[in-house]
Formats: sequence, C-alpha cells, structure tokens
Amino acid sequence: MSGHAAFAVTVDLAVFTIRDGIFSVLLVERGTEPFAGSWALPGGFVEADEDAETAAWRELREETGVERFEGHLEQLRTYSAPDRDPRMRVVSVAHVAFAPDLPAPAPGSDAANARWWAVEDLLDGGPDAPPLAFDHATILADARERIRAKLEYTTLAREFVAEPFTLPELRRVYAAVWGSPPDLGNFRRKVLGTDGFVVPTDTHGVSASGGRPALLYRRGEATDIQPPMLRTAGEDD
Amino acid sequence: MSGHAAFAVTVDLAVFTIRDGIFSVLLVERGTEPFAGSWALPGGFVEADEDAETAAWRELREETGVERFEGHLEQLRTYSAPDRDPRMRVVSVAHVAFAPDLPAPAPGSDAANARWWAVEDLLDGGPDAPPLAFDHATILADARERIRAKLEYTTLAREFVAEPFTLPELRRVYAAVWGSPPDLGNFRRKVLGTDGFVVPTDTHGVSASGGRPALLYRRGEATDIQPPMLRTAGEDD
DNA sequence: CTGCAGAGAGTCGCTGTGACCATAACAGGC
DNA sequence: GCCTGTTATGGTCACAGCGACTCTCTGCAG
Repeated sequence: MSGHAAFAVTVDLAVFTIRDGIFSVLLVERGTEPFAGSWALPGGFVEADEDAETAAWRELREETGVERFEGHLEQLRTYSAPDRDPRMRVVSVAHVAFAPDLPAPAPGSDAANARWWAVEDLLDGGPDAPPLAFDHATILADARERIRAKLEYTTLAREFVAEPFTLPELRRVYAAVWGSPPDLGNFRRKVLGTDGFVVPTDTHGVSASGGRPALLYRRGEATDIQPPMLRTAGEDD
Repeated sequence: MSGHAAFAVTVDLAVFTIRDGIFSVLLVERGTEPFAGSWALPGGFVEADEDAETAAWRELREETGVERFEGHLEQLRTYSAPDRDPRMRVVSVAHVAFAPDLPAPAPGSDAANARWWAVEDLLDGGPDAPPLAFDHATILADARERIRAKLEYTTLAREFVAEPFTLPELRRVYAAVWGSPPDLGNFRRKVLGTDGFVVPTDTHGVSASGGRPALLYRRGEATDIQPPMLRTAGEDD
C-alpha cells in the first residue's frame, strides 16, 4: 500500500413508477458536459459526510421534488469502468427506487429537463427513445432485471400501488413490469394464499368501466413470497 | 456540480472454499494500522487504470498466490459508511469469490499472516473466532447469505469441486454451505433431472471408506436451476 | 330488464417434492 | 471364499402448488 488513486464517487438512480399501466423510469436531460443534451439517469456526487444510500435518498428528493418519498430504495451494484466518465475517474454506486404513480418531476439543478420514459422503449429500442449517457443503458437494463426478479420472490409489487388498492391494480403492476399479465385466477390464489402479502379491508372500490367493484386491500407484513410467483410466457390482456 | 469530495476506492474479497467439508473463508492478519494485528478480509486499493472487478482479480492472485484461479468471482455490494475507515474516506466494493479446495495461502505484502477460517465460527461466534476489522463481519455475513441463496437457484455449487467430481462430493458442498445436507435421494433426482447441471463420465471414483464407488461427473452448461432447490430444515448427516 | 364487463370462486390434471425403502457395489475381517 | 458394514444408486407413494380453465356474482349502460 503506497499511494492510491483519488476517485469521485457518485450515485445513479433508476427511479421507477407505473404511469397509466406503463412501467416508466425517470430520466433527466443533461445541461452540462459531458453528454450535454442527452438523457441520463438522475444522480450526483456523494458528499464527504454521507454514505451512498443517504446520497441516493437526497438526490431522489432533489430530482423528483418529492419531500416524503413513500417507496423503496435499494442498492443495485457499482459501476467502475475507468473510462465511464471522460472527465475523471468516477465510480458510481447505482440504486433502484420505486414508488406508486409519482408526479411529473421538477427539473433539478444540473438537469435541463426531466420526464418519465417507458422502460421498454428505452431498452428494446422504441422509435423516439434516445440513447442514454455514460453506461446508463447498462445500469437501466440491470435495474429492470433486478425488479423483474424481485417481483417473483418478494412482495415488492405493493410499493408500486398506493393504499388502499385492489387486486387487479396489483396485477397490473406485474403486467407492466413483466410485459404480460399473470393469469387472473392463479394470481388471486397466490396473493391471497401468501400470508401477510395483503390484508383485506371491508370496503370496495368503484367500478371504473362497468364491472364488479373490487375489494380494497392494504399492504401486509410479509416480505417474501415462498414459493415464488413465476413469470410465465403469458398472453396479452 | 461544484466541488466534490475525493475518495479512496478499495475492493474487499470474501474468498470461500471448502476444506475437509468445512465452509471456509480466507482472512489476513493486518500488519498495518488501523486494526493492526486483527483479522480482516483480503483486499486493497483500486488503481487508476482498472475497474473494481479487475482489481479484485488482481488482489485475489496476490493474496492467495494462485496464478490461474479456476473459480468464480462476482461483485457483492458496496459499503460506504463515512466512518468505516478511520484513516480517510474509503468506499469499498466487496466481492465474493470461491473455488475448489484452495491451498494454504501465501501472506501478501501488507498482511502479516493469512489462513482459512470456518465461516460458521466467525459469524456464529465460535470459541477461537476473532472479531473482524472494519465492517468486515457485515460483509462476510452478506457474502454467506448471497452464496447460500445462489446455491438454490444456480449451478454455482459446481465451482466448489474440482473436476471430475462425484454427486456425493457435490452434495457435501451444499451440506457445508447450508449447514445440513439435502436429502440424498432427492438431491440426486434434482441434480440429474436438471438438464446440463452435470454431465456423466464413464468412469467411477474410488471407494474411500468401503462403499460403492460413485460415478464421476463434469460440469455442464446450465447456469440456473429451475425450479430452485430449496434449503430445508434438514437433519444431520 | 337485458346485455356487457370485470371481479371473485372453484375444478381438474400435472409436475415436482418430501419422505421414505430396496438394491447394487465396494472394503475389510474372518 | 463368505459375511458384514458402508456407501452409491434406483425406485415408490402421497401431497402441495400450479397452469389452464369454467362458472357465478355484481356493477353499469342502454
């Protein structure tokens, strides 16, 4: 151990929500070089007295403008290729966050603009999808896979819906993230059969388009689904 | 983006192997402050021109003395508490590595000594188990849980045995990592029923203690086990 | 009151598993 | 050689969970 290199450490955030049934991620249009004008995941430098997760929560508040963020945030992985930022040696600790139906974001300090994008368009090459700055396309792909997998064996899907919610609403979360909805009956059986996934209320929602009103539920205490709920090939809705 | 803090970035390694049926991890006795004299996970600073994974491979070679490391290495997660190193602001990208029955290690440059320790003793408070430096007990606990989980749904257990290997040898990997062996017959059915987990050879091993010699296998191409092989409560062997 | 749409409840067959038991193939002692 | 202990291998059987359905219930629109 002689000398050692100095690094800048950043956090990058893949903030997901579901807007009108579409699995969406928050991007900011960069106002500064490098990659000025192109779109990127929100993020920023970790400050001297905070750890990565604290920095991620701070950036999340700053970029989304949401004071009390009622959702979930967890570390994804760290990206450290030497040339990933042309300015200097930057190591980024990527995080994944999600919450129910977040509002349109307020542009942050170094972001010229900010908006929600359909994840599928960005990753699977939608027509208007812009290329992402840095290695953010890789980060986004990893983040999507993390979430898809975690829906299988955890109760995390609950964090995408606001309380109280109906089972069909919860099913639409799975449909949006996985790309196709799980079977209606089997989904109900699995969710209701998993102790502590959801707890029923005694009130019903309202029928949006002329069907039977669904019962409302709240989040339960359980954190995993055992055995997991597997994604299947699945037909369209 | 005004000024930003400068960090040192390190990698820490939880290197696992199975020695005489015991799930073991490599620790080094620190020769320098801080924590001089106490035991820690091997690791070191990431250099200016390498990414974290490259640094991890380099440290692995340096610390174990193994030139061609025939095993697996993957990123675990990043630890970034501001006070985790009293000297300065250090962010550590922890990695997990494992390989079949590694030799006794050669002490590295800044390590006074190095040896294998039983993971269970270190984490569940064995009599001679030393406390670990920095936040390495947390890292080790996270690493063990990662490996325990990955044995369930991936074919990673193969990386703990040298080719060719027998099914009982492979089963002892699960026994060592999980703490109790999976049921003998069901284990065989699951492993042999998972296409590409192992491929049989036409030769048999030798009977160590007077039983029927087991058939030898090599690693197959499959990477996941679907559906997963679940850890059960399990009795002793 | 009739038709439609969506929620809710149940059925049937199949797959995979947990918990076993039986047999084959070796080593070593007599 | 023969017997015995030991370990690998190959089965069996009952049960839980799941995929793929069908049927019924409750709202709304005309």
